[in-house]
Amino acid sequence: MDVWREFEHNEITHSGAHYLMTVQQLIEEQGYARVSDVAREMHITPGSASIMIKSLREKGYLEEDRNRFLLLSDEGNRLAQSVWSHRQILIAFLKGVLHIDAEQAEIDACKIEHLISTKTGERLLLFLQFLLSDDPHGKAFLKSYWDANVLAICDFETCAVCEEVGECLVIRSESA
Amino acid sequence: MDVWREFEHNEITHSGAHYLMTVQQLIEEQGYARVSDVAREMHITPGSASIMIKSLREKGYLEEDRNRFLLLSDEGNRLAQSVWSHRQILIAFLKGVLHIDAEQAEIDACKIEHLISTKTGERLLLFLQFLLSDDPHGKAFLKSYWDANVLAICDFETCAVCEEVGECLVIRSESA
DNA sequence: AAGCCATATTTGATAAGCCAAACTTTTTAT
DNA sequence: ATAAAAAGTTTGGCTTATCAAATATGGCTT
Repeated sequence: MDVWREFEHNEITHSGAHYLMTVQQLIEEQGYARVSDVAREMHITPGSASIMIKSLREKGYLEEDRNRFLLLSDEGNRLAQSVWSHRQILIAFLKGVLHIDAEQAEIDACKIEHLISTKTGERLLLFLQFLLSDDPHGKAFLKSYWDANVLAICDFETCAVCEEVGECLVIRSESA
Repeated sequence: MDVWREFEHNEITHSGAHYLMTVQQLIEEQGYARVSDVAREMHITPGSASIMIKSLREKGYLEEDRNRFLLLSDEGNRLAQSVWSHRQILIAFLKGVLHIDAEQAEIDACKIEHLISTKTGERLLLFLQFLLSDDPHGKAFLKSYWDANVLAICDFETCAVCEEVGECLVIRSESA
């Protein structure tokens, strides 16, 4: 009951998810992440970052080594990966199927990436994979759907969005 | 830039959206809505309801008549309608296409209904309508997609979910 | 060793949205 | 007309997440 209050029981907040993803991304890109790196990257003050990172540490999502370099715990890594994964899948669906423009697709995806359930993320991935698979029903359906609704018609051999979506899905299913 | 902070500029909060929808629903069902009716319906204290409703009034989403009965403004009605509409479309997609179970579909939909853009809502509706239209590509695609992923196969003539989704979409497009 | 600079933390403020409990106003019933 | 019940508001407290500004801490340079 009271479905509308389920949002209070989310695994992670919007803000928290972005801290974890930023730490993960910084470590990947430059090999390390400190409080101030995260603050700079996210455009928040070091004070805010310090407080939020302390709270994430207390929740077990990350640690600091003796030199104050941040490290995601297994749980932190899993969460960051899951949210990032959901974002990519959502963007692929919004852009590649619904033909939402890139900017809006990113905004919508970013708002809901941490809110959809694991099941929904999984199923959406399967759905997109099938749509772009060799099975002819997917492409036939998309073509007639776009045609019926006067959305841009994609030539699957040359369309940049389709290619991008396809690549994204390949990456996703490898790390999923 | 800073897509991750776009959530601060949402038209309405999760909480606000549910207050407006509750007022709309109460007026529809019992002809009127007072502060205490809303509180009872949403399972929050009258004090909380009083404060939130004052704030919604200050934002122009609703008014009170001389007898303290609540009335949605045009803007309030539009917003409540839009969020409700998004919820129905999302549930239809999650249940009817991805085969997410009813309970999870409602939770997911409730969390994101107020966050997706108008464009995304519109396009998702078009997508579902086409999928369930007379065009044979939609059903052929769904059938082979479900088959490929060992999801329950629907017989479109007798499947309750499909019927439910179909009915919902008819209602949606009439009031959209 | 002294001082400077980068980095990190703490403090006090704000905003949303909830609660409990106290208080006020209005309605209803005797 | 008065008392009781219902409805509504106010107050003080809590949490999350931000900010600005003040305050540590730690390392490098001269």
